[in-house]
Amino acid sequence: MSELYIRVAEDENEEPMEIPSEDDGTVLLSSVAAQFPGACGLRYRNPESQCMRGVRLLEGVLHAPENDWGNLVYVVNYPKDNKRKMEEIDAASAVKIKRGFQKTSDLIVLGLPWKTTEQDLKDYFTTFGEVIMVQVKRDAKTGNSKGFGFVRFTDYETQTKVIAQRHMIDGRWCDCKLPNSKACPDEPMRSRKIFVGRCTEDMTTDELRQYFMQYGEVTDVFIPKPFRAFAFVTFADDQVAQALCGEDLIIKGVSVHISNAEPKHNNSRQMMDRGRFGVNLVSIPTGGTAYILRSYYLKIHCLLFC
DNA sequence: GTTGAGCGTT
Repeated sequence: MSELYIRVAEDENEEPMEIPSEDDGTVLLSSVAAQFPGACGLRYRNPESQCMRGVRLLEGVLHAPENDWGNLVYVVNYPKDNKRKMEEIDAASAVKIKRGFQKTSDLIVLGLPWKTTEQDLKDYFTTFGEVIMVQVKRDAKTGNSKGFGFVRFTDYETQTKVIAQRHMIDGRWCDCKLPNSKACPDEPMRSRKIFVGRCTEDMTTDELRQYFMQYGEVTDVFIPKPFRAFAFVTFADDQVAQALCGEDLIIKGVSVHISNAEPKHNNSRQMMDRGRFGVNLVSIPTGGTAYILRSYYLKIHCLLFC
């Protein structure tokens, strides 16, 4: 195998993009998906029959037809008829790519007055830049504010500016910091499975699969029943899983936190801790509802439902 | 109905 790159396009008569092949001459689906988010395979026009042919895909690895990619232009396959949806995903991944250089994360807002609402927070922080979401953490029973919340900005510069100063919100000085949960150092786990924390009950396995597909081939989605506010997503490629660790992703308007999935054993104490939350999770009232900018929400909504 | 450093139902 001498090819270093193969030519891939979204359509036969569109300008192709060069995608790198591996040392053994195969091409990773994740390499294709990196340029064409949501891609699930490749096809090409067989010069002899003039018919479209599929490229063999095994475990996320694309194999050259007859061991030679040749000089053909390969066309991206998308799941079902999701092309429209992929355009939306493109918009979403553009956000991610942008964040790739200087990624923003949720900031914890400490010292909020009890009376401060999510609308108040949004109004205040919008004066610094575009706000993706705000939350005020409340007691589940009483609905009282716990005096802290979270905010997420579109631009990293905004985040930097907000962290750098104190904030007078509704008559109290508040601080914005990177939350402790951000700590996700280089673990030697190399797991293909990620832990998705802070899930809401309305997230289905299909929706999670749809969402995470944009990052790479998803091999499994597991949501514990009864509802426990987290899920596991397994990728074909451990690099995809590892790359997502530490991220805060917004799914259906909710900020979920991605971390390494811990091995099944060794968590009996965690199970005990969780026990008290086992029931009464059926209805989550207004507390914890994220306020989402309309435009952003529509994009995400469309991404998941259209 | 109270409170004032913290960390988001692993």
